[in-house]
Amino acid sequence: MSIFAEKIYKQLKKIPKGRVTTYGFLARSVDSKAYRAVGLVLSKNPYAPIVPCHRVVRSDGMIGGFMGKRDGQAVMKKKKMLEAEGIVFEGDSVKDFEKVAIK
DNA sequence: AACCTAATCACTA
DNA sequence: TAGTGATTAGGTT
Repeated sequence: MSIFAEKIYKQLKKIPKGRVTTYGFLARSVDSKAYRAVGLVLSKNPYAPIVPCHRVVRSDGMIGGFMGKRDGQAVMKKKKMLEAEGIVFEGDSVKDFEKVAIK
């Protein structure tokens, strides 16, 4: 862990229910262009329940999941969770992404 | 201690 | 519109 990750989590915890953010935003928010690092850190997610890593999506609004390949199951679950929070999905992307996304 | 991998984003042709 | 490069952190060997 590092300050980088801590900031990410801090920012992530600030995300209200029914709202999402992007890896890019988090990365820019803390450092500059550690986009990957954000996802990396989230994947480890030491703050399991407090850090809603499912509220983090790609800059396009797509869920993302894993790079290139889609794990599928985990992503789908996240999708469900998001939907439960009021976020509407359109396929693998967030509907009204620009409205719910914090950027 | 070093190397390899990984949830992305942005820029250029 | 498509393709490639850049950058950081974490885990493993």
